[in-house]
Amino acid sequence: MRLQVSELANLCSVNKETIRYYEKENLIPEPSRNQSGYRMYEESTVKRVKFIKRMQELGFSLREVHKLLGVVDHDDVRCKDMYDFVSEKEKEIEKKINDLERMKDVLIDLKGRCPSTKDLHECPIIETLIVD
Amino acid sequence: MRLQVSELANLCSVNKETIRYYEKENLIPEPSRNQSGYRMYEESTVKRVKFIKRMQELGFSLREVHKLLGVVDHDDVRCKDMYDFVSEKEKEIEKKINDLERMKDVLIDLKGRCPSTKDLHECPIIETLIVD
DNA sequence: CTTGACCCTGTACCATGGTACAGGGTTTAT
DNA sequence: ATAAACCCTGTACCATGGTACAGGGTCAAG
Repeated sequence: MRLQVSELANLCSVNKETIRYYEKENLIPEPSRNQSGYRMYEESTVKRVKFIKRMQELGFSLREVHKLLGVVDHDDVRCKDMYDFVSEKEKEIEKKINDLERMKDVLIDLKGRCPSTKDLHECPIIETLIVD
Repeated sequence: MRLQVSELANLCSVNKETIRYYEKENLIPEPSRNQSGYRMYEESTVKRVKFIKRMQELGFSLREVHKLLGVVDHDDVRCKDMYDFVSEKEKEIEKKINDLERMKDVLIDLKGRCPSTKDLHECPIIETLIVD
């Protein structure tokens, strides 16, 4: 069972222009077309689009996601220097997890101080993330 | 000891236009001026700008950082609904940390498969993040 | 007393990641 | 056989978060 562009877009919670945009940017493969020239997608594209969206939310740019998808697509060009690329990203993620943990603790602290304006204002937000 | 705009920018690794931009967007308070009308910043602004940059890298928009800074600025308007705002953000961060952990594991797996093209191509990237 | 390195305001421009038509064809339901 | 609901391509436009002048003032060093 193949999907038309609107069906795909709905399943991925993006709109159809975004699907076309991803195609133009080579983030998803060119789909086959039916007799009328309509794009017909494989079901696997749903997961691929969701993956792209989530990676973006995690802080990867579309260019970076494209690079990483080189592995999925068995593309030797994009797989070149993959080790270095991945090592770099891994380090960034590590640091990010660390800071997000700290930020989470601040937010929990902050919540505990609400709604008392007085307590709230004493919450050390900046200091938790930035040290001298 | 007060800082001129370029000094502040250098200490924060941003450029001076960004500082002016943040001022326009009310992310940093209007600095005092010297006799020539030059902006003179308190040293505490360094940490504030660094905080803004890092929060952005962690996935917060400047509007969200602005809201959060309401606590630091003792601003009752921005502190309204702070509990709900923070609860929402906390949930997002939680999910993000989770997915980043998973992504980190994928990247480590991926690294271990390099440079063998054959092994590399078998790495399940999308599946680790997106389930049916 | 001028050259270089600062600063000012204002406005234009840029990249990223979309979003929204316009102008036209197809397909299904009535 | 015609309206509604799809699809197509192409191009314009949008928000966010800056970045880069232009045109002009200030100040310290030689």
